[in-house]
Parts: sequence; structure tokens; C-alpha cells
Amino acid sequence: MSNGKITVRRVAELAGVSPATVSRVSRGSTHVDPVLRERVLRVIEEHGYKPSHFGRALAERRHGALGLVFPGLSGPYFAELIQGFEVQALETGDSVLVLASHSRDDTDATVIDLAGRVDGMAIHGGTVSDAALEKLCGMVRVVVMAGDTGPAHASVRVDNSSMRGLTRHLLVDHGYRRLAFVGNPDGSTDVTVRWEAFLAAHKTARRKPPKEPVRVGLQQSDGVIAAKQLLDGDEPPEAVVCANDETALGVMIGAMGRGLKVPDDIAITGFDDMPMASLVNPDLTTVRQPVRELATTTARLLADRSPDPAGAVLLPTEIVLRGSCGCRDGGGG
Amino acid sequence: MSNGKITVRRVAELAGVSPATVSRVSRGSTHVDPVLRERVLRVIEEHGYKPSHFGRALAERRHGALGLVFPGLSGPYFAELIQGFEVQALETGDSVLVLASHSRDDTDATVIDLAGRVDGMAIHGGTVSDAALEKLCGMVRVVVMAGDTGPAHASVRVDNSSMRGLTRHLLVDHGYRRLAFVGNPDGSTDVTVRWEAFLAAHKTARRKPPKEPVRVGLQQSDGVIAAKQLLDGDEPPEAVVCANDETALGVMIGAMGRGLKVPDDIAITGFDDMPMASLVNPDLTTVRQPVRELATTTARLLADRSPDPAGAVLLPTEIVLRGSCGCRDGGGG
DNA sequence: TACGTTCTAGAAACCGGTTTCCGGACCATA
DNA sequence: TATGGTCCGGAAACCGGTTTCTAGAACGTA
Repeated sequence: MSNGKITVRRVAELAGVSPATVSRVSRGSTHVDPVLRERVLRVIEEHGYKPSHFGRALAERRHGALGLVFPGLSGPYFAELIQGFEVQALETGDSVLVLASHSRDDTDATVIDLAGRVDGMAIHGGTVSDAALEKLCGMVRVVVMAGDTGPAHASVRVDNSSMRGLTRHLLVDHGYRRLAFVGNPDGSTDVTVRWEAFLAAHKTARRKPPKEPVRVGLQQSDGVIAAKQLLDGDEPPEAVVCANDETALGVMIGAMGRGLKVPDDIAITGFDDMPMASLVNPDLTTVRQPVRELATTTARLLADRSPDPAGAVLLPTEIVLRGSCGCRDGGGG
Repeated sequence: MSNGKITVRRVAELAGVSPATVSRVSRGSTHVDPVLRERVLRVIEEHGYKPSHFGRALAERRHGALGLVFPGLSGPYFAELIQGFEVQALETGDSVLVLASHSRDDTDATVIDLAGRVDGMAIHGGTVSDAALEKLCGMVRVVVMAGDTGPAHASVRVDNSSMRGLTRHLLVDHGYRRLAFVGNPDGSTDVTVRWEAFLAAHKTARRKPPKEPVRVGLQQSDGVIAAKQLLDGDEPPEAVVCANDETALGVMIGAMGRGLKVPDDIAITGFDDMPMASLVNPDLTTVRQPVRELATTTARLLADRSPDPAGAVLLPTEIVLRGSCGCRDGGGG
């Protein structure tokens, strides 16, 4: 009925009490005479009074909202991330403001603006410039996820070093010679670290350094593009190490489309262990990372109003050996 | 420096003017003496004054934010949707609050709460109950996207009836007998309409009604699950019509994993025309729908402060015939 | 009966901008 | 010089809750 336009003072008037009492009742806090409380509650019920977020936010000096900044979302990874973050935020009664716009240059200004309407911000690695990040830390509580750790902000990330063990597995256990890396190390912190771990594994195994990575995005379609580049050229690799499962699936689709057999003709690995990984044939060797936990931990850190400013959480990952690398040949079919 | 804690009155004090003048300068609106303006601007610059969204929202009686309610996001469709929506919202200076939580029962309450902090809400079809929707319409401007059209709210949707032409193509042009439908008609309005178009095409072609749909979700992994169900049973279909590209890809992966050839052994079609559709081998016959336009149109309708309350926008779609249905046999490789 | 304690409820200030209203200054014209 | 119009800037009210402060009532105790 009444367009949500009813205010404390109006309710107070209707119930014959003061605004203060209405506020007390609506917050359910301090002791109020049962008779008055009842009267106020009836008016609230009758007129559908909802306290305005404006006024409340202004008075409480808190927005009741968290910001979430992405590099442009796509794929199951970000879906899981946003969903986990949101569920956790709802838990504490916070709303979620997302910023997934892509253009890097105006993003800084947009991000700063966003900081003005939230109590805390979760920022995905590689999304904002260092200058902007520093400014943000001065404005609101900031948690960087899947990015660099720093002194001014807290961070939550996963242990990407499992990529080292996975690479070692391909080099040593399977004895593959030529490995290719698919993913852009300059694109995100995660990929940077995975690429470095890939390099390190080569060094440890005393192999000559691999070729330059195939610098593509993280979507399935990027995997198909990478496959074209890798498989149609001279000297295709024996194994393709992908920055995530999405691109690995894309590479696999590209390989199969060319009549190649996985893993006999070419081995492929991913990173994430998303649902599809265990459903393809052969099923995908990958690294399991706790994406949802990454999101919920971040949200929890932001909602937590404790004084400590920073801290670095590192979530464990686990290598999952399946058919696509050559283990259990023949796959799951 | 100053934790964003600086207020109009403080700036006014420092610049030796009244808060009113500061407000005027910061909004850049009415005529102010250049000398005073300059003085105020310098103080603003020096102390990094940013007007609080609280106060502004309260005074202007507008949040400067739009809500976006999803059934739980995943896949390129929702990624595109949220991104398009956000870009358009930023255009008008609005922030975006997303609600992607899945549990239907508490969602109603959450959605109502969300309505209290935004100026308008975009609601994806099949996300909230009719009762909640009605209540929302009384609170804020509402646009339903990809859902039912109604008298109280505006709506933007795509022309799903192309599914009818696509089905006809399979039945008549290719002469396939047994068609299977993958997707849950009770899951979303889009799928409902596509399923009905699928049925209608059978009736028009005077074929006997198809079997019950394979009721799975809209993700790639759901397609793999559907493939298992369809292909491992007796009497597999000659063609599989999927509710979207994601599941179609999943079915295709499942089919290939079983050694089947597409389209010779089994034809497959999708809906969306996402990037992957043209990259697989054979490339995917599908229906192109303008997802980004769906999002931007919705956001534009919400930002538009014109008085007309409702309206129904129907965006055109286009059948895209490629290799996976049997046209251009041999595919793109 | 008088005094002190406790508890409740209303008045008023406050959160931080915006905007209306009004007085004063400046300029032009009679 | 007097008067009318225009423009500018400050005081104050307002947006809608919350919270502190205080007055008064009720109750218990000396």
C-alpha cells in the first residue's frame, strides 16, 4: 500500500509514542513497556513500515554492504566465487555490490567511487592498479583475493605451488619432453605464480627451459584458440599444461576435433577441478583448489570487525591425477 | 590521509564559506563566484573530500543503485548478462547490487530487503515467487528479464519461438524421427517456452509428440549427464535439442566420449550462440540470442525515470545453421 | 512520610549532504 | 538619486533513523 514511504515519525504519531520508542521497538533492543511495544508493532505491521536503509546507514555510519571487484567474470570459477561470497555476506546481513567491468583505465575511478558505498572490499588479483589499491586501503577494509599479498591489506589466496608438483609429475613420472603452457602470466596473479612454478619444476628436473607460454585468456574458447596454435604448428608438444580447467577443456576439444587421442597423442592438464573435469573422457588431471572457501574466507574477513588490519591466508590445494595426463590410460569411459 | 571522514561542514569551515556553497561547488551546478569556487575546490582537493553516499542518498531520496536478481549464475550466459547490465548501469552512474543466492525460500525475504536499497530491480525469470514479485512492484521499479510479462512490471525477453523453426528444420529438412529435448521446462521461463515451441513444431509437422524432456540444469556438466541418460539407454535419439549451448556442448562431449560421430550418428543443437559454438568441430547449430542487449535494455529501462510503468520488449533471435545438425557435413575442420 | 534508586519514554541532537528561503550587494534604468 | 531587477551566499530546514540526555513515575527502604 503505502509506498514504503512511511517514516519513524509517522509511525510514532500513529501509535501515539515518540520516534525514539519506535526505533527501540523496531530494533528489538532496549526495554520497552509491553503495551507500547504491542501498539507500535501493530502500526508497523499494518502500514508495512520498513526502516530506510538511508537513515539507518547514516546514523550507524555503516553501509551494510561489501564490494566485490572482478577482472570481468566468466566461467565456473567466477560463478562459484561470487556465489560463495554472497552467501557468506548474507549470513552477516550484508549486501554485495559487484564491479565486473573490464576497461582498466576508468576502472580505478569506478573502484574508488565504489569504496564510498561499502564497508569493505574484496578485490581480485590484477584488477586495480597499485596506486588505486593503496588509496582504497585508506578508505575501507580491503581483502585481496587470489592476488599479491601486501602490508596494507589482508589477502586470501590458494597454494598455486601445486603446479610445480604437477609439472614434475609430467616431466619425471611420465617422462614427457616438450611441455607447453597455456595462459597469460601477465593476466592475473594466479597465472603468474602457476607459470613460475611450471618454470621452477623444469629447473629442478634439470630440463631446458620451456618455450614461451601461449598467452590467451581463461575461457574455454581461449583453449580452443591455443590448441589451434599449438597443434597446427611444427613440433606439437607432448603435454599441454593449462592455467585452468576451462582452457584445458578447450584444448581437449580442439585436440579431439583434430582426431588426436588424449592422452596417447597428447597429454593435457588443468587447474581448478571444476565439475566438468571428472565428466569428460578421458577425465582431466588437474589441481583442486577450494574456490568457494576462497570466497567465503574473504567475505568473513571483511565482515569481521576486529582491529587487526592485515594477514595472509593461504588455502591448500591438491593434485588430482586422472586420465588426461596418462595415468589410468583409457580414462573413465 | 583524512580517512574520508571529512564532511561538508568541515570543508566549509576550512574554505571560509557555508556548507551550501560547498555543496553547490561539489555538484558543479549553480553559479558560484569563481574566487570562492576556486578556494573550495582547493580545500576539496587538498583534503580529498568525497561527499558521503549516505547523506546524498538521503537528501536526494535516491540510492543510485540497481538490483540484479539471478537464479544462481553460471556459464557465459550469466557472465554476459551481468557484465552488460553493469556497463549500462555505470553509464548512468548507478552501482549494481547482485543477488545470486539459490535457496528459493529465504530468497523472497532477501529480495524484499534488497528492494529497500535500490532504485530499481532487474529480476531474472523464475527467480522469485509471484507474491514477492507483486510486493516488489509496489516498492521499486521492476523489470523482469527472460521471464513472464505482466501488467505491473516491464519485461524484456528474447523471442524463444525460433526454437520452433529450428525443430522444424530437424524434423522436416533433415527428416530426423526421434528428437530428444534436454532442459528442465520448470526451471526457467526461457526453457518453458523453448520446450513448448519444440512441442508445437512436432504438432505442426504432424509428428507424434516427443518423449518427456531430460530434466537437467543449464550447465555443461548437465549436458554430459543428459548424454549419459540418452545415449546409454535403448533407442537413442537421432537428434538432441538442447535448451542452451552449454548443455549442447556437454552432450557433444558425452557423445564423442562414447565414440559417436556428430552429426552422422547423432545431431545436436543448442541455443545462445556463445563463442564456443563456432569453435567446436563440428560447429554447433543454434539460435543466436542477443544476451548483452537483453541486459543493457533492462538496465536502461530501470535507469530511465520516465513515468510509464510497464511495457514488454521482445528481442529478435536468429537460427544459425552449422555442422552439428547435419548441414555442411564434415564441419569446419 | 521522606528520600533514594531504577526504569521508561520523550525531547533533542546528530549522522552528512541538499535545497529552499531570504537578505544584501551590485547594476541598470528612470 | 531613487527604485527595481538580478545574482550570490549563508542560515536553516530537511531527508529518516539512532542515541544520548533528562524528566518523571513507580517502587522500595529508612
